[in-house]
Amino acid sequence: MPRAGLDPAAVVAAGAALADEVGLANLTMGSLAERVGVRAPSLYKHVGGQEDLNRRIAVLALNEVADAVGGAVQGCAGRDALAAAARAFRAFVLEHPGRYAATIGQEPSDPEDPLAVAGRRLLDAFMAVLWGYEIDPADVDHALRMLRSLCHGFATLQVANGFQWSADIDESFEWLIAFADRGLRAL
Amino acid sequence: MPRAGLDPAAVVAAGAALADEVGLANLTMGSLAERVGVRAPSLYKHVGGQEDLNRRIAVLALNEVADAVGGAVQGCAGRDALAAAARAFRAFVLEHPGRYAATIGQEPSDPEDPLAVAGRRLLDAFMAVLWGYEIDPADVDHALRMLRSLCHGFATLQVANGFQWSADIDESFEWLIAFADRGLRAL
DNA sequence: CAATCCAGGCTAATGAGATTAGCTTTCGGC
DNA sequence: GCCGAAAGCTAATCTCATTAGCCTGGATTG
Repeated sequence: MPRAGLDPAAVVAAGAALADEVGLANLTMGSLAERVGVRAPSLYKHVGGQEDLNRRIAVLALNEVADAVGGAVQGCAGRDALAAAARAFRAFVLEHPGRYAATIGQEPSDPEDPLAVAGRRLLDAFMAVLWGYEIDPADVDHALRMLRSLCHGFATLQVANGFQWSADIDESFEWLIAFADRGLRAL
Repeated sequence: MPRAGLDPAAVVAAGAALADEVGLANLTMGSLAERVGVRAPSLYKHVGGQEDLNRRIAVLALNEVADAVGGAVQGCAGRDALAAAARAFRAFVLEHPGRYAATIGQEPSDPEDPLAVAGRRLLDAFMAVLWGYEIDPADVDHALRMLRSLCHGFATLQVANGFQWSADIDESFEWLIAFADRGLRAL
């Protein structure tokens, strides 16, 4: 029996990719095992189980989305930065719905939990957007939560097909960016 | 064997209550059956299965949250209506996290699907908030999506413990209401 | 170079949960 | 009081996750 050459990172990456394809709810140990070319029990040599796998996918996704948002913000400021960050975030969620879904409902145990670290990285990326606005330090946390709620809410609703009716969704998103920009500049 | 006197509505209501208590992911046919005093297979006389149960819980939740938001808005306008609607929405999600979670990822098949009808009721309730503002008809759909994204995003992030750090969450929510109000008045 | 060890695979078995099949019993309407 | 449908039940099946325990290839070491 030839070795498959797996390691935890490879299993998690394959799991994330599969979740994006078939939906997180349809990611089973069996299908993932088949994907990576082993039998299901072998996966347990690399990850602790489904819950652990889910958690690791969440960490991967948070780091990736933090990279995407952080990278998009580079070299921009103000409204440009806001627009770049928001678009990068939404694009990530639309392209990787499965792995992003894995982040929902995960609670970090302690502040050193990789999940907490990754979450902080994403917040830092959004924080960089706020630097481009003149915001009272007392408002920064609230503004950050507002931005995160807007982006998360919009993207997850869209992925879930929560926007039924007519108006163009991309247009709504651009409108929403403009709305947030005006509000932040007015602070 | 005495009849339990069940019907679909009773099963769905019990399922929603149990989901709120133990989390949607831990709602099993077995635990629900025990809760209502029958064996698991008997539930299939009332609902089509787990997927159908989930869907019906989602419809119930959407109708309830629409009632809550719609009721809260009664007799208010402008900022008061916005605040009442947003608070009612968040309060519902925090009190009924399980049944609200059931709404996520449900796609209505056709416009007559009860799910679509319930979704429209919720939108109508939010729409009532917008009437209190002077909004260009071309912006209404976008504003509606913005409001829904904000409320949904904030509430789901809070339920999932997605807000880690210091600042007070209730305070952030009030800040967010004020932010949205200023933005809507400026349109 | 050979003995050893262990990481990484495997098969088999267990156990939870959803679902189906088919039987039985209650209950409303005649 | 009789009948049929509705509402329960038990038993059986299927899919998955997970555990136990075996096996081996290839690096490590003497």
